[in-house]
Amino acid sequence: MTQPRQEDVARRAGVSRPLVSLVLRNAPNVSDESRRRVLEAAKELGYRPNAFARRLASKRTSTIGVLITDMTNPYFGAVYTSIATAAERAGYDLLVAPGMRSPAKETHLINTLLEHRVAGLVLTTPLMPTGELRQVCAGWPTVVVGREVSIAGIDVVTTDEQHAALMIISRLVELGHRDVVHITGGANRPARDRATAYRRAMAEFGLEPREVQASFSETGGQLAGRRVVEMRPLPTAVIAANDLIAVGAMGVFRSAGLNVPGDVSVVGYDDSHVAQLALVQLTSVRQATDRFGEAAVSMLAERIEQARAGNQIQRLQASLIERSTTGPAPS
Amino acid sequence: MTQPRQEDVARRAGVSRPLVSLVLRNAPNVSDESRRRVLEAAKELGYRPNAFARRLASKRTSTIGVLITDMTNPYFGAVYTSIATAAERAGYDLLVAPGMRSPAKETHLINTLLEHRVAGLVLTTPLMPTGELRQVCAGWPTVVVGREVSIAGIDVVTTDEQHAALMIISRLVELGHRDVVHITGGANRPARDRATAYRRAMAEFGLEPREVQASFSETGGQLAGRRVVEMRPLPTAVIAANDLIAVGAMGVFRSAGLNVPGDVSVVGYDDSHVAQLALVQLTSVRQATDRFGEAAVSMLAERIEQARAGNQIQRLQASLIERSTTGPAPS
DNA sequence: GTGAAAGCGCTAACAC
DNA sequence: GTGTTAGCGCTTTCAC
Repeated sequence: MTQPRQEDVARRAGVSRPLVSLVLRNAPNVSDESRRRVLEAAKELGYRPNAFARRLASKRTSTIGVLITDMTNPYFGAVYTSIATAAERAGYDLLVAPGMRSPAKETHLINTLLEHRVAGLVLTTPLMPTGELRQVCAGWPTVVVGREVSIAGIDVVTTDEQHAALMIISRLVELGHRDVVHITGGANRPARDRATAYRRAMAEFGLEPREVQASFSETGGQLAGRRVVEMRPLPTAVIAANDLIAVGAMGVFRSAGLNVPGDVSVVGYDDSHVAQLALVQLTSVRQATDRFGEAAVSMLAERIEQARAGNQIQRLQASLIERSTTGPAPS
Repeated sequence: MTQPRQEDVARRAGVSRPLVSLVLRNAPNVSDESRRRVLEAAKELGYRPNAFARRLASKRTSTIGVLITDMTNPYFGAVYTSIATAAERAGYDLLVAPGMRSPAKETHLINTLLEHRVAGLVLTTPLMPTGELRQVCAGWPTVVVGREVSIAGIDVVTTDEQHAALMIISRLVELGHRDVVHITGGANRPARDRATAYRRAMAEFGLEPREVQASFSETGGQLAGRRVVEMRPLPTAVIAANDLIAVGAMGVFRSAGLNVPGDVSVVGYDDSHVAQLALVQLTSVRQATDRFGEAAVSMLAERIEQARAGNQIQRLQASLIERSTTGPAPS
């Protein structure tokens, strides 16, 4: 099937080719009669503009390239939705490259976005090494979401982990807790940032930090939970690096005869679907994902439209959603 | 920042413009010396081909447009991953349009894909009306995933709901159940198909169907669960239209003093993350999402490359993942 | 093996 | 208001 072109529309409407272009772009100086005839002809022929020809001819590009690491993960889905909303409001189109949990392919995906001459990049790429990131985006307006990086020319929007840790711990202290253990999420950057924030916040309150390692999964949480159960003294509260870990640990606590939150309070992170289950009712940290997009797009727009240099970092405050896994410390 | 063009590369390498094109596309008849110099020059300049110019000039298009209704939903994430894998293996590029839970925008997204002159479409669009679907895809190779439609020129790959229902019910019958209630997922097409399949399968076993309506959410499951608890006689097994509904209903059963699976068995649908939680351990139906992509891409390729007409429908068999919410019927 | 010439379908100055 | 004239950056014959 071969698509009709502007020329075909022009012939059918009995006008010149560029006039068709004008009408289709809603240009001001066209007679109503011509406009009507062109639109009618276009409709009859099922004309659809060729996006490539259009982009090639009009040098202007108002498209932002977005890389989402793992669309299977609802957290990234939420981040994407936020970006898409903000971009639309700001008048940008989106070209989306969905990663497939494969960091190796992300460099290739970014290159593909760049070959499509996007005006700038918004990247969620928690795992890509900093050096590679710097290299592949060099010279292009770029915003990284959900990860701390300090690269000249790259902006960041992420969660204020320090604020989040202080928020959690001050609330736990308010509830009488003083022995709060952190189950970490391993060696990746976001997990390490959360652990650091935890340590600082504990110090702020004059409390002694204790950590247990886990991987970002329910099984990881179970393994870590067993280690926590064996700790002496038993902590009165546990902060997990994400909800899945929290759920895994909670299961172990309960089978060990511990009551949540009676004997031990549990705080998750992400406020995921799982946390919200009636069965789970997990107190959890909700990142301001719904504001990530706006922050990212506005910073990117500054770079694109005003050629701002340097690098900014916006740390957005998360909130604590209290459900039924946190309560007063046992006396 | 203005990107270097082939002409710049040619000048730097001391060759003609088209030669650069040949080298960059790995054409056979180029001397090693020229090739080396071109590649070197391209690298030094940081040359990146212009995807639009390339697509415009080479009429060939090996790009498939994919519409994913809701990337926030892990089910669609899995379907997407499957499509992406199959497309790569078949040598197709992907252009992805991520819907935002807004059926209204999907028509626009499909048009955008078509404006990019994709060779064909793979659509996951459970909610778009059939008439609109027919109209917007008219004349283009199209495969719809996860939904039964019968439109000339549109292929379908979906789950064999009849087989799934028979599989569940025969297993329940084997466990001694005869009174099996279905909690439906409302009026959308996939939910209705599941309900129909349930009714037929019950009839096949000479059993009396009973249905309760719910929406696709945990709350919906809770509401429906309350209705089930009031049923007399109390059913011994419940099949939910998805996992969330199942979890919601189960919570209600337990607070009503019913034991799962002692008093009532529960079967979910989707084998989602929630079903797999140690806390939940829900018996659930797993659709063959990992094979959806291959089926879709190969049917699409037949249409694109061999201009096959008519419309095929592939119904893939799901499997039953038995966990701890199903057991023998109470005696 | 390499270069010259034409054109993909559209937009954008400019003249009419 | 409308048509004319040039490209956008690349691929693709076809001679050399």
